[in-house]
Amino acid sequence: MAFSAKTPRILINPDHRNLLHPKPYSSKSLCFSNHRKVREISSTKPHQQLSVLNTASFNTQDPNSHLHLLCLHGRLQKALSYFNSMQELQIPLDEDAAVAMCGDLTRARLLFDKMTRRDRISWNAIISGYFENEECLKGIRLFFTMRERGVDPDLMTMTSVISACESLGDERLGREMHGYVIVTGMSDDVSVSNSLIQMYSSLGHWEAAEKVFDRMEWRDVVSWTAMISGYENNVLPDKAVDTYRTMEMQGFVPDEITLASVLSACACLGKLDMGIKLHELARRAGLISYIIVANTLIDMYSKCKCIEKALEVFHNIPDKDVISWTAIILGLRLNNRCFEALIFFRQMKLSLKPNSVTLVSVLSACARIGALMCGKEIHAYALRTGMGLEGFLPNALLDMYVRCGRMEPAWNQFNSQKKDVAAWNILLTGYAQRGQGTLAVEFFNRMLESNVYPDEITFITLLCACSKSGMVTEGLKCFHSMELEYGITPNLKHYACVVDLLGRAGQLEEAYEFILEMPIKPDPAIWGALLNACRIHRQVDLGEFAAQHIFESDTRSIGYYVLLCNFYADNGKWDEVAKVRKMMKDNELTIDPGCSWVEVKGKIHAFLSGDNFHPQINEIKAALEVIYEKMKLAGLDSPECDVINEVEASKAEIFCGHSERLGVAYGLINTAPGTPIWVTKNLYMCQSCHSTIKFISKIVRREISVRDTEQFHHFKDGVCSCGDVGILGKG
DNA sequence: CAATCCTATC
Repeated sequence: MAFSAKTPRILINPDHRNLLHPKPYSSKSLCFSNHRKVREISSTKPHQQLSVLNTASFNTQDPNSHLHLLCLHGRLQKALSYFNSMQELQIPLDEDAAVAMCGDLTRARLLFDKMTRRDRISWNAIISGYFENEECLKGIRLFFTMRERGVDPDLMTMTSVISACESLGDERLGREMHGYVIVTGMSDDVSVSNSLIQMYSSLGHWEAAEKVFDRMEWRDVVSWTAMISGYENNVLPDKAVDTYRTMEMQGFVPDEITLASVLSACACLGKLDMGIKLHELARRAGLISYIIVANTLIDMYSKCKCIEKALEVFHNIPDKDVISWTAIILGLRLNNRCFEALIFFRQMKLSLKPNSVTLVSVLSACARIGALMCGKEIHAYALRTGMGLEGFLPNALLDMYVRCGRMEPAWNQFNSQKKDVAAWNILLTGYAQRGQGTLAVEFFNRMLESNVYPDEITFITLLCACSKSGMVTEGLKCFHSMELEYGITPNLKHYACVVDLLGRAGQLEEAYEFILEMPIKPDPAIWGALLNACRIHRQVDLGEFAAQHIFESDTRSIGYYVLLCNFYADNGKWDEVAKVRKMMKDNELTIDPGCSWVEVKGKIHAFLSGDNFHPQINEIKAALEVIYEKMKLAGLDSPECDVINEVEASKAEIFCGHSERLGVAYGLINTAPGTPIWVTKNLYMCQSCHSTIKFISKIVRREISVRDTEQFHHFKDGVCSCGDVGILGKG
């Protein structure tokens, strides 16, 4: 071992402090750092260790590490007698050995109680033993007993006690301990201050943490890291990044935990350039082999929309853990690759057990593509493993049922779980998705009657529901009441909803004036909503004006190009369409192809638009051509649509290429007559598909449901539940 | 180190 057992002195060379004290991270990280120690100790080959253990009479050279080894190998009986010999010889127990002994807390306590001479180290050992085993309260009690017995705590005691206050969430005790270390002069110690920073910031008092940090005479990497992660956990990513920069400037070299924290902050802020630099640094310093670093890199790249880089990092991890898998699943979902997310989940299950966070992430992917069977399977799995009520899982299940259009199971789920704001919000989106504005408002009132206080998201959803139902007056009333009655200051998203509300209803002047009167600077999304309104109502000048504002500040988001393309196309300006397409090409942006999913016999089948690779593609196309002929006979022609994906192809080919049609046709071929068909699409359904599917529902007498990004379309007997309102103005 | 519900566009 790197150090011998001795009572820590108050004044120590700062470079050695971290060796003598546990790192002041949360209890989880404490375990982590101990694992590292264990790994160091067991780095000698196992058979060598065993032979050492077997021949050992008494290792006077390094009794503590020998004791540690015995504990590691589960030779408890031997360890105990060894420990007794150490006691007799008055050899103090060091930190590592103590930690090892504490693997069996009950026995350690028995030993402790039997001990004839208890020095400070034995007290520290048993107290930190309790902390390590998440019995903080017992540890704290013993700490007070220790003081009653007249044994003064040392630096080691105090760092662990302060960390325990953090785990207990006991701020009052934490402040008391802070006072105590100031009085005893221990607060000058780096590790003690570090644990204070950690304690305060994890309890949400980042200002108090900052005060401790600012007053430190000298700091180490751990201090900086504690402060950076403190900012990060208190949702102050800007401060985290700034602090990291200062740290770097002062010549400190980040460790794996520093990197993980600052990468998280980059992910939060979408700082891709900085993230790439940190990635490079991690590679050079060899820190990338820490899974914690690799995992945050996956998250950072996904959130910065560089999913390919995220996948690359993921595939290079030799021993992927639950978090690696969860992060990549979430990344795929975030980047609109939900189908792959489900495939990754299936792969993951072959080697690892998912936890509730993983399930939440997968459910969110299921919800997005309407993968009901997969979602149900996860529901069953959650119930089986007893995770059903953990964390966000209940709401994720609720969301999955709502977004898959299954309101009955959704209500069952809602009635059997904790009804927080998010749960109500999720059901509210159900109404918004169906364009049922009146019902949404009614539901909102029910929510108020149940004494659930609305939040920002409630109002976004409500405004959106009003907008989709053309309820301008109601929507505006709702917007004004949110601040006046509920004290929620509208943010950019709310303003965007109002622009959309006015714009869709054709009140373009009002929408524009509304933007001018906004108290905050409008972002591209606000202008985007206006541009969309101008597209619907063919207002070329105002639309171009809005577009100018958009591209002044955002040239990387694909959506705005698509919107502008469709805007010009709808107004017949084809040369402008070509210009926008060139801009996209120059910026190396590609659009997502249309994609639809259909579940047949519990298996999900995905179709890209113009898909020619499906094994049954010829059958599917033949079926569609028959339908096309029948439509022509009935005097219906499919109108032009989908400008952006338009290919040089015959009309019949275009007709057959749309992914939702492929999905519907596949469902028709492979299910028994009369079975309802459920299709999910990643984009909006075009008018042509809408009328085609109406026609199909009539001639084959089937219920067909298509959920696009905007809403549900339930087709029956040639009529759609959206009353054709949902696709108005779509070309 | 990873997490549900949120406008417009893909």
